[in-house]
Formats: sequence, structure tokens, C-alpha cells
Amino acid sequence: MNNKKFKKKVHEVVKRIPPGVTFSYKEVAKRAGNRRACRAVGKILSNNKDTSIPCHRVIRADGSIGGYNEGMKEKIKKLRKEGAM
DNA sequence: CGTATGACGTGCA
DNA sequence: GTGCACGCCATAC
Repeated sequence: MNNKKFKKKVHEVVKRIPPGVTFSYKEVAKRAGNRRACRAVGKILSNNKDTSIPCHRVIRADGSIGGYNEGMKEKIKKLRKEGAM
């Protein structure tokens, strides 16, 4: 089942995001296999505590920050520091 | 196995 | 242009 790979795929995709570039949950979900799994992506990332995954580079399709495990402020700070914003 | 929840997305009023 | 509601998929309990 690809379902089991979905979570892993999401982590892989997010880890592959280069600095200075922001991906939307939709894009990540699409690369993960299902563009409608945007909700699942957020849930997986929220459960994920691996700082190795730059989940702060994953924002909403509207450009909103959405949320962050460590705190939205840190997310914005990191994005600003990388020049993504 | 079934239910409930979620860091979203899109459509309609 | 803004706000509300519904829908979709995956995970966790």
C-alpha cells in the first residue's frame, strides 16, 4: 500500500526542500502521491518532531504560515533568515 | 475495526 | 474582498 509510504514520502519531500524556497502543503501532498492529502501532510508534520525536516518551509497555498510545532514565530524567523520571505 | 481529529484546499454566500 | 461550510486523505486512539 502506498498509504504507508505516504508518511515517509512526505518526510522525504520536505527534507528535499532547498533553502530559500517554500512549498505549500498541496505541493508536498502532490509529490507524496495525493494532492488531496494536504490535510494528512499537516497532521503528519504536526506529529513529526524531527527537526531534521525543514517543515518550516512548508506553508499554506495562500502563503499563510499555517502552524508550526516549535511555534509560528520561529517558523517566520527561519523563513526570513533564509530569505524565503 | 470504527470513530475522531487535523499545521489544508476549494467553493459558495 | 471577506467569511463560512463542506470535502478529502491519512494518522492516532
